[in-house]
Amino acid sequence: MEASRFEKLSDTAWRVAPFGAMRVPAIIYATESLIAEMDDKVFDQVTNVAKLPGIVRAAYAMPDAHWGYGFPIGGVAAFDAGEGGVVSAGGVGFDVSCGVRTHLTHLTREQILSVQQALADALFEHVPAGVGSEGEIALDDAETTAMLLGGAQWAVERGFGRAEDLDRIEEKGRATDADPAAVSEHARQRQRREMGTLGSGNHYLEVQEVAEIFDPAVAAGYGLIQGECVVTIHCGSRGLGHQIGTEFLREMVISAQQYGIVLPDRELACAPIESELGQKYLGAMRAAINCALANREIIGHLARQVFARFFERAELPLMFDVSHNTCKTERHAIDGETRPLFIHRKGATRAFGPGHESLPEALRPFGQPVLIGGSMGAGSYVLAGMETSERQAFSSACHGAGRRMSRHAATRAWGGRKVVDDLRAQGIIVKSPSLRGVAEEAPGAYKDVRAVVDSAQAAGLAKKVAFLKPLICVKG
DNA sequence: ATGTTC
Repeated sequence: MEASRFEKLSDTAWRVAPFGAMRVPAIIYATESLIAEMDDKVFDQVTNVAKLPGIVRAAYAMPDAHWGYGFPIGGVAAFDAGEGGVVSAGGVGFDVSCGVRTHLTHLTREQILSVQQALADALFEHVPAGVGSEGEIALDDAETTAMLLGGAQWAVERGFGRAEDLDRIEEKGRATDADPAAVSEHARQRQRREMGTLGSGNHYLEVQEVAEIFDPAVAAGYGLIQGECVVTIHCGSRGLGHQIGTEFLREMVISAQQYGIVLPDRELACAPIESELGQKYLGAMRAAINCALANREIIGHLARQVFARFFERAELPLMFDVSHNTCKTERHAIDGETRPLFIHRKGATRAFGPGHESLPEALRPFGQPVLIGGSMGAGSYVLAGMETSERQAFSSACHGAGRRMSRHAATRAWGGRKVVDDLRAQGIIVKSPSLRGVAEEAPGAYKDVRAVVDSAQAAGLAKKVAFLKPLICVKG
């Protein structure tokens, strides 16, 4: 789309003044060339979000923004419950609490390369991946409830992880105020055999080399050492989160009129935070957050089991685990007054700056790790939250490279086999149950991740710490 | 994202 549709605030910040039913401005943080590459739908979606009741300050789009369901992916919006603010199922997304975690290995690139193929095969064999993938863990109804309440803490109690991991997960591995009773029987059933599975789409488990350091002090604080390798896991709440999203979206469409909400787009279905439906959704969504946190904890455990076969002394401590599809209650300053707000981040990462009280002590001086999942070929980045992000976008940053091409277009442009072969020629081993899935995820289907993170840094959302180059990718 | 079109 044309950047001229926006008022330029800086090279990486653009604004749309309220027009029509917009209650607040829309702001996009990206360079002119990234904006030029985006679909016009991003403009429509971010300005539609600005029309929702109770929205505060502005509707935001991150530099990786692209067309999503209702809200853009790469969207941030905050709502005030006391001013009729809403919660939107489409504003969280179907894959509730999809997120990324990175484990350190303190193994060198050479050590990984010495077993690269066998390690890739073993990870692929041990970590279930793909549509409908099922694991060894089967939950009965009581255990499902315990999991929905306990999140990663539940996983650790059941032996699928370590107690010291919890400090390195948002909210110490457990969302409070989850309401398992708000999760339907159908959603529970779908999750019965899906704990500890990657799923499909852009989800993956990668072994990555720390290939470049941008901020030595912060990298050292995070435990990232150039030439060593990390394990990064990207996945979410699987069938359970999807089912919750589907059911509440339907209910929110039906009830909108009753709550006096005029929807600028049916996909923006929402309910007042203070309504019965809004509270029920928040309870179910928090239960789905716990499902995703437990799921990633279990997958981390599975990765540790595989690494132990190859490297007896490898520990795989957790560096950080952060979700990028959530609605969270956080306190932020509005007009000089700190208020609790409901922050929707859809394909956007929380990015608290140095000193934030919610960060574990070991990370607090450096700011929150912001884990940016790039494509299989271009690699990923670790960023650090900056204090400036608080006033830019309620302490949020991008979450990935962002698609520049639809899945369908990608399958027309590339064959999965060729993508695997091309990556192999670059030293990257890809293992996937689906060649079509690999084609959809071809590196060329994504924006230039470097341009995205450079935009995020220039806009004051988060700063670059390290670049991670994949060596092994288990793709869902 | 998704028992990939309830």
